[in-house]
Amino acid sequence: MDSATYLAAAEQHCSQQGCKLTAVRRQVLELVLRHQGVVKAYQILADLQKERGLAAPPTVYRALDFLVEQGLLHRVDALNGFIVCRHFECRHEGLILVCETCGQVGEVDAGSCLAALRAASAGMGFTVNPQNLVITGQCKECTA
Amino acid sequence: MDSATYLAAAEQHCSQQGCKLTAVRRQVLELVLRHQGVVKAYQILADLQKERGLAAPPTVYRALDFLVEQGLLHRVDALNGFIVCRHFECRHEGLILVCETCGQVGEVDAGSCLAALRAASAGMGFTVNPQNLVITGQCKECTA
DNA sequence: TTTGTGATGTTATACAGTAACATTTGCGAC
DNA sequence: GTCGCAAATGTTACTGTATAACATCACAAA
Repeated sequence: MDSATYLAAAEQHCSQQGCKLTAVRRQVLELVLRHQGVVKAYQILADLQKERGLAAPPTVYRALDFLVEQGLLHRVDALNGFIVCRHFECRHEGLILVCETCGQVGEVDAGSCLAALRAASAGMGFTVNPQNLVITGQCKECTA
Repeated sequence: MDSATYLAAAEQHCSQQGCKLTAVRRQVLELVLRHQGVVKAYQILADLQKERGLAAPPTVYRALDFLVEQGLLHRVDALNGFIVCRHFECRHEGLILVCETCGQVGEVDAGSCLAALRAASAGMGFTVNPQNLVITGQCKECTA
């Protein structure tokens, strides 16, 4: 799926949720798309300033928060960064793997494992936040 | 295990690893122990300043980094905080659950599930960082 | 005693995130 | 149209988190 298609799908997704992918939000999403892997808020801020001259942190954070809420982005706590979610429609059960060293992103289907984890956690009265199932470690290149 | 016992065990653990639980490091560990659940670096900094008058961020961060390296603490990325690891000897396979709202900490034995996750990730050439298996979500009280 | 190494102190600064309030924009009611 | 509301965005200033870079200290081996 190329960026244009993705953005169109994202726009449709938002309106289905009863909210709008406004110009700023769309632009921020585009900027995140342009990078591979993890991007930082202040990187996006710098990019945004190049494109539209002025922009302050709240502008970027508001857009990022919105996009995360809509499931279009994931936050990667370990890196204070954000990555694009390429299948926001399907409430995916795949785990996202992020390399702490290079920021490269992979994804592994771990539905059954996750179900077990959720069950175990639920037994302790604990609800796992499905948005936060981003696991960090080292990718092949960075391990070597 | 009370704090004194824990600290003694921690000291022994460090010397077995060929490094030292110095005064500052020990004091920081004590301060973390005194809180339940997650503590922030700047909270520890404030505590430390109360006890010894002067201390700057690097002092605290260096001690915390050391303690995390030694497996005595876990970092909780989602909260920019730290929690005590009470069984640093056994390379535990338990998942640590942290409530994003109140900082309460639980633990669930998820060895089999984790093994599956590691196997799946390894298939993609990705090494999961065992120190980072801290999952965030909502605890029973905060869900209600 | 010298010298090297690891730990700590110190200053300054970079990076991350948010509070609070002003302003604009889109849109339905009238 | 224009009034008034609500949502989004702009703006300023600040708080919180973390680290770079360099100085100093303490201790042990040569």
